[in-house]
Amino acid sequence: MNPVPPNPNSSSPASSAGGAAGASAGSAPASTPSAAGAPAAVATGSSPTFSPLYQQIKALITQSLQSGEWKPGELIPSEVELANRFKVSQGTVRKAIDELAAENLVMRKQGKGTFVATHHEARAHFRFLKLMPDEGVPHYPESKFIEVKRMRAPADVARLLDLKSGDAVIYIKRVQSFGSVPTIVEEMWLPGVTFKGLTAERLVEYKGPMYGLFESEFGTRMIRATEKIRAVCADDGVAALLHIAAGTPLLASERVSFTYGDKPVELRRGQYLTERHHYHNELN
Amino acid sequence: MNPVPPNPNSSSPASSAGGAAGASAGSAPASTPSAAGAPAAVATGSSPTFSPLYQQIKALITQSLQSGEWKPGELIPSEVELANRFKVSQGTVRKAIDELAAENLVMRKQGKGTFVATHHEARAHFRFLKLMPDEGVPHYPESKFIEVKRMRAPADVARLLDLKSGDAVIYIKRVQSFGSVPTIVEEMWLPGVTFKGLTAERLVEYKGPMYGLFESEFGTRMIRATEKIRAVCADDGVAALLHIAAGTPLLASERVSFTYGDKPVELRRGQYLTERHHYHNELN
DNA sequence: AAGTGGTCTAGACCACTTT
DNA sequence: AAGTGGTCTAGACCACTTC
Repeated sequence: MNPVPPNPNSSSPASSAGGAAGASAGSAPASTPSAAGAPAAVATGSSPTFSPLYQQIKALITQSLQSGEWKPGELIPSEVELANRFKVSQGTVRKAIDELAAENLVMRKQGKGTFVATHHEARAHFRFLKLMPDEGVPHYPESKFIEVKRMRAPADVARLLDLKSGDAVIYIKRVQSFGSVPTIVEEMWLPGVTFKGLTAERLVEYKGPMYGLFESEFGTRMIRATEKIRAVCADDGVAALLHIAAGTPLLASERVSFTYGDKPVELRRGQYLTERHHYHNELN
Repeated sequence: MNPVPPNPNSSSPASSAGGAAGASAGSAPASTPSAAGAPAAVATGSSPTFSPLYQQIKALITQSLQSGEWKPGELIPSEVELANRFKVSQGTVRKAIDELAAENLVMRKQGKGTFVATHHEARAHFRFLKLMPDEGVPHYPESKFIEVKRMRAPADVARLLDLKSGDAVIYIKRVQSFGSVPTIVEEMWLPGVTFKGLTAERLVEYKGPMYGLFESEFGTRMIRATEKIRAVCADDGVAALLHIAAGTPLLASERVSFTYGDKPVELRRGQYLTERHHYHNELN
């Protein structure tokens, strides 16, 4: 039969190009491909670009994550249920979810289910914070906000955030301290459209990582980021904020964070005092 | 690992603790677990620590890689052949190899087979070199060796390389340049035992990344590394080598590289001039 | 006991490469 | 045509969590 009319939500991946078909000697001999070619099609425009079934399922699940059908921290439907919904085998759903778990979009817990990833979690706190104390266990720093304002995006900021020069952005400047030792000076630029309503008050009263606030209050989850790091000398302004001498070497980082669909939603420029801390990285 | 008598070369994982057993109505009803309790035991000491079959297979394959049974760049046996050898299904071998591929120990090529990963490859050249030009395409730098000598490991070096203070190490100092612009000053310490016979001549005459030489000439492949990064000021010595003013901010990296079995085999301390380059990182 | 993810098997077919 | 990895299915059982 291969029925499953292409209803929105739980749409039908339809017949794929690859494998599948009938098992050894099971029941119905599997209704041959039939007409209605183009399975979902997408992407590059020209060549139809078929993709494996599990990739299509992965895309469908990602859409549900992005649309907020399942919210951060919540349980998503079980593999069996998703398999029924999409009319594919559990193994195919499993492979799709495996990749989503590898990308930290969801988290599997044996016996419980699969959960939408969230920044409200000890595990997630250090995913984007790579500054570690030389000795002792990592702690999350305290924030002190220096400035929060609306402004128009300068050319360089606009380019990195995929905006037009002059578009509205929110500008935030803060100092972060580890145990009363000021260590980080950070400036951030956020698209005004995405973070409408973000005020200094909201920021100050919020406890924990900023990404948690973005996720809960603005429905925007950071999925991945790219970072460029260099060494610089502290200028007078930064030196004053960190209580150090001007000219002290600092580690400067420029980070662009992305949500679903590789959409950039944050530019962050930080300067780190690396006298009692270091940037930790794993090369694999 | 459970049963698997530790005989080198193709052993039989025999019955595992987990799943498996007979299919629907196949042949033999699968010889039940039988006696023979304590399965080899390992690790944490107390609890026997069973591991899934595919993890055992993965360990066996890793042993063959480590022992040099299959050398870097070579083809390893096909999934079907490994499945026969280990008396497991192809799917189980596949899952084992999937993980090895994710860890960059092997590389899969559809239609051709699975190859042992090697540093002699364009792809691999930039896996550990994260310093990118601000503009233009990445290039591999030229090396100029400043010093190569044998010495006894100082306490800090010994600790990081898992050696005893005073053990023999090889010390290398070099400057690397991008298009005649000196950019990197590096010092390296290598265990003397592992790299016996490494001379300045070998280093100078060798073209390409040093890891390629370590792999080919000393049978030691770098598998992963950890890095600590901070900002420092150039001292007189480094400033002279890089043709910059003393006090120029530099990015300082301390990297420890590991081979199979998480054995540390290289300590590298580098200082990078980040005026036309930056350290690039992806956060996932 | 029921539900969920985790492991394992056996078999089919596809896409790609080589002979 | 044969061989290899890549995809897909269907069904079994295990480990863990919850009721």
